[in-house]
Amino acid sequence: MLTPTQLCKCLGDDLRLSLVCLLHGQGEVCVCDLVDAVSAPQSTVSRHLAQLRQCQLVVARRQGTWMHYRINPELPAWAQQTMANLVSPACEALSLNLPVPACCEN
Amino acid sequence: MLTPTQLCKCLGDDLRLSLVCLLHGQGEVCVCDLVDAVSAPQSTVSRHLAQLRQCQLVVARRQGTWMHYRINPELPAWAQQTMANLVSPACEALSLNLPVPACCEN
DNA sequence: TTCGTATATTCGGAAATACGGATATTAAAG
DNA sequence: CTTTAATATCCGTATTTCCGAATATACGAA
Repeated sequence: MLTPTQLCKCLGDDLRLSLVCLLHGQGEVCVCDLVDAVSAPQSTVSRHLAQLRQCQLVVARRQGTWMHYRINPELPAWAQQTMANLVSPACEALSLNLPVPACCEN
Repeated sequence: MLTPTQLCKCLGDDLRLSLVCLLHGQGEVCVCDLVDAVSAPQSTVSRHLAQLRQCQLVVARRQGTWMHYRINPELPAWAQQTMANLVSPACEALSLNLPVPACCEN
């Protein structure tokens, strides 16, 4: 089960926090769009997504070769509130420009 | 200035999160009481407190040889809310028993 | 000044984490 | 079956973080 320490550890990295912000802003995003949005190597993004998934912060849905990620809607309330609190200051601090242009509209 | 990533990094450690919870529960606590409460070596506690201080999460007040720490009351709202959200699940997850018995009543 | 208490800092090593190119896997299309 | 596109995993390396004993500092008392 997710602990507060684990949540903070997950969010305590610029790239992972960026991914969470992007997913929080748009319901569901596929990996290629996330790779574009954060302009980091694909393997790096995928590795961080795996970490977020392992902590249950995000869930994935496969559609053909695409994987669509979204924030896990079944997180405990304290975790959801924590993430909601952080998103807007984080978007500013990380200078993320939402929304991400979607490559795959399926 | 404090960024969301830095805040999360600070809170993403069992010992630091414990210290923050203890300080959040009682206005002001001296180092020796914190050392007792978390039962960790003094140098370790002091090092983590220095880190929290460097991120401005806590402030210190010297009284003779004692140092009294408290949560920085001037934190941005998003940071205060984040910490407030996490305190109660963190106390449970870390099994902290508040309040801490105070050794120095000055 | 000297001593004792409370706290901070230093230091070397251990452990955890991050990185990204290369490779593997999965699935759709031909 | 082969190819291609999207994504995941592997692996060696680099960086960061953590630890606690030892040492240093700050302060009050004698």
